[in-house]
Parts: sequence; structure tokens; C-alpha cells
Amino acid sequence: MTEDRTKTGATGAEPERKGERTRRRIMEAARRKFAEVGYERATIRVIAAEAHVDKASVIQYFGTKQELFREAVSWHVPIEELTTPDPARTVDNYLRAMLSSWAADPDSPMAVLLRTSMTSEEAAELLRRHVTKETVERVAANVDAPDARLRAALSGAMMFGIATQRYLLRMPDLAEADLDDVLRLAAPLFRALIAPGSEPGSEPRTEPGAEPGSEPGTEPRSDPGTGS
Amino acid sequence: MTEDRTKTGATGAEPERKGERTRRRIMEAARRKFAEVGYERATIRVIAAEAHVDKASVIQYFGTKQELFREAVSWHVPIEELTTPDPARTVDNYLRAMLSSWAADPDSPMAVLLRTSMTSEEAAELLRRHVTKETVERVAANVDAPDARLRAALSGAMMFGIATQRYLLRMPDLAEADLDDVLRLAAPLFRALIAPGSEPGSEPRTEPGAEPGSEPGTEPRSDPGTGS
DNA sequence: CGTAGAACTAAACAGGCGTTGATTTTTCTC
DNA sequence: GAGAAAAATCAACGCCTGTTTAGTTCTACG
Repeated sequence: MTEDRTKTGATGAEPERKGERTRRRIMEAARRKFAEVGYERATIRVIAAEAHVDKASVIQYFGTKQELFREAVSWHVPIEELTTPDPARTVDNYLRAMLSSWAADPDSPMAVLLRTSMTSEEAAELLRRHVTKETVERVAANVDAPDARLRAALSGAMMFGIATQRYLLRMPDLAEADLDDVLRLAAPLFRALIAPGSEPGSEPRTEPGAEPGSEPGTEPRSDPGTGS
Repeated sequence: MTEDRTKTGATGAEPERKGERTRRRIMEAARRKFAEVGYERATIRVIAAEAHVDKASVIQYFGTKQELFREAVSWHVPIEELTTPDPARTVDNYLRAMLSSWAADPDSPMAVLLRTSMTSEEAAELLRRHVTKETVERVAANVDAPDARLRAALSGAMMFGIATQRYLLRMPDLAEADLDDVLRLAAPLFRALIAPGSEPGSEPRTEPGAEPGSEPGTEPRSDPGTGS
């Protein structure tokens, strides 16, 4: 099925049937609404209105609401450089990818997934599988400590909590804070969890790093690093 | 079991009319269902069936579904000893109250509030107010560091994440782990966040006061004026 | 042009929702 | 026992849900 039905002819290679545009518009509206009000309240009628389309079109393009939802939360991880040989760097990548990229796009599939996972068992299952495969296992593989998987899962849960309360629930003190402040306070904790040894005095049974003085979270703002 | 057929002829208070029992049964069923499937899916019919009552009775006792929900999530904090003069102890109380008491009662109003807060703006607002007043401010009052409120909010968000993923989302690695292991790994992090300066594992701190190189400029033991 | 097929839409469906008012059953007092 | 009050139920309402069907408009190419 080659679809080079170009009326323009000369340049070719620009099919983009009109339906594709509509389909994308519906998908975007769906993600927006799913992330905003959750699965149940994001009715087909509401999504259709948001996309300036008839409700029947939504069904025509996606068959059913569940399929629309499934595609709305399907998502391949954009963080290729999540894990590095150096666990300490992994922490920074992880934190920054999760917290910063989210701020840039609050209607991302990830946001949809997190919000709906609390009330939809299907979304919860997707989240479980996705997080376990894409982050827990990858992070755990680079953690040089016992309970590697638990440490990875724990760090993921903590990031989930911070991101959720900051961007979805909009808890006052957390939502109004500067992202840099949040990262400055949080990063050392995650480092202590999944890169033990690089941080002093936070892990009971670790090799003595013997670096006195610096307390996690109270260090002066070093490494601004926020590439805008 | 307790058939309490006391009829008060002369003086005295009402003896737990039969309606009270029914009302309580409805409330319990409502909490169970709200926590289990969220606000929308916990229909009045489902709640009524769970309580072995006609759907009309639910309305008769609570007037409306929103009022039923509001009462289901209303809740006064049982943790009186949350905050102590010693921040390090506060961490333990906080963690254990949030994580352990939850395991004991997954259908608590708190669980209902957390689960529904992701899809109900009303629940989200209740959660914001409640958490800010009852935990963030109380914890922050005992944090001896700059960004006290942010630190408190951050720790709350992290606990929210852990509890949610362990008990509500049931993330494999986190749900299957021993609670003691979770606490052992997590506690130092929270201690570093809201009780900076206390060294974990080295010595059971005897008295707060003489710490080398503590925060300059900030008075220790800030005013407890936010109490009551 | 004409016509085929893609894109869109209006109208209706069966079923579930929260809620209501009237009615029946239970419980208590005399 | 009779009668009143409380509690529980029945049957229905109006509305909204996801989905279907049949029909209309638009678009591309002979």
C-alpha cells in the first residue's frame, strides 16, 4: 500500500491525508483531557468538543474509548541516556528527566498515565510494567549495593511523589518552589540511595567513604546545571 | 452481635437507634469502595450493594453523593505525637505513622483522600489544605534549616510516593518488600532532609545544641508559634 | 465533467447514573 | 392489641454515557 496520492505531484512525499491531521488533533485533545480530569470525566463528547470534532469521529478513528486511552498512554521512553556507568550521573539524569521534562509538557503520556493509574486498573498495570522494565531494572543494574532493586523502586516512588504533588496535585509549598531548589534538596537524597559511597554518612552499611563535613542538602548551590 | 434493646423511658440520651448502625455500615462501605475504585466508579448503587442496603437509603442518610464523599474523607489526624522537639524523632514518628498505620488500614480516610485526589478537584483541595496544615507546617516548625517548609513538603511528597506505590498502586518491588527494609533504607534520607546535622548510625544523639559547623545565621529552635 | 471513496455528522439506541416521591415494612410507645 | 414514628424499599424521572447506523459532505482523479 503505497500512498503517494499527491495532487501536488512534483515534490511528492507529502501525503498526510486530511484524516491524519484530525486523528492527531483528537489524540492531543484526549491526552489533554485525560491528564486534566482523569479517565471517567474525560468523556468522548468532551474530547470531541476539545478537538472540534463530532463525537462519532472519535469512535470512527479509535474504535473505542479504551483503545483511545490505551494509545494515549502508550509511550516509549525518551530518556536514552538514563543510565550511565557512573551511578551518580544516573541520578542526575533520572531526576532531571522526570522532573524537568514534565514541567515542559504536563500533558505528556506520562502525566496521563500517572493521573489515571490511581483509578484505572488498566492504567495501573501499564504503569507497573513500564516503570519496572524501563526504570527500576535499568537503574538497579547500575546500583552497586544490596537491595538494588528495592533502592531503584524506592527512588522511583519518591520521584513519583514529588512530581505528582508538584505538577498534578499542585501542593502549594512544592508547586511554588523553584525547580532548582527542589533539585538541590532532593538530588543528594537520591544519590545516597542509588549511588551509595559517593555521599558520606547516609548509608549504614557502606564502605567508609570517610568524607566528613558536607551534609546532604545543605551544601551551597553548586552545579547549577539547569540547561534551560 | 450486640443486641442493645435499651428503651429509655424517662431521662437520658438516645440509645443508638437502629439507623445509626445502618449509617455506619454505609459509611464503611463507601470508604472501602472510594478507596478501591475512586470517586466515579464507586457508584451509589455499588456502595449500597456493598452495605446490603437499598440505593435510596444511601441518599436518605447522606443527602447526596458529594456529601457522602466529603464525610468519607473528613478526618482528624490521629498522630498527636507527630512532632517532637527532636527532629530526628519526628522523622521516625512521621514515617512510621504514615507507612505503618496505612498498612494496617488501607481503607482509611487518608487512603480514600489520596486515591481520589488525583481525579477530584474537591479531594485535591482537601488534601492540599489538610497536608499543609497538619503536616507541612507542623514538621517545618521543627526543622532547623533554611527552606524549612520546602523540606517538609518534599518529605511529605516522598512519603506520599512511597505509600501510594506500595499500598495503592502495588508496584511489585515495593509492595513485596518488607516494611522494615523500606524503613531502613528510607529513614536516613528523611533524616538528612528534615533533621540535617544529625549523624545516622554513628551515635545516638544525646542533646541537640553543640554541633560543629551548623547553620550560620539561623536561630536554632525557631518559634513554635504555629501551634494550636 | 462524474463518480468513487474518504471524511464527517445528525439522530438515535440501550444502559447506567444520581436523585426523588410515594409506599411499605419495621420499631417503639401507649 | 392500636397508632405513631422511624427505617427501608419500590418504581420511576431526567440526564448523560459509549456506541451504532444511516446519511451527507468533501476530495481526488478518470
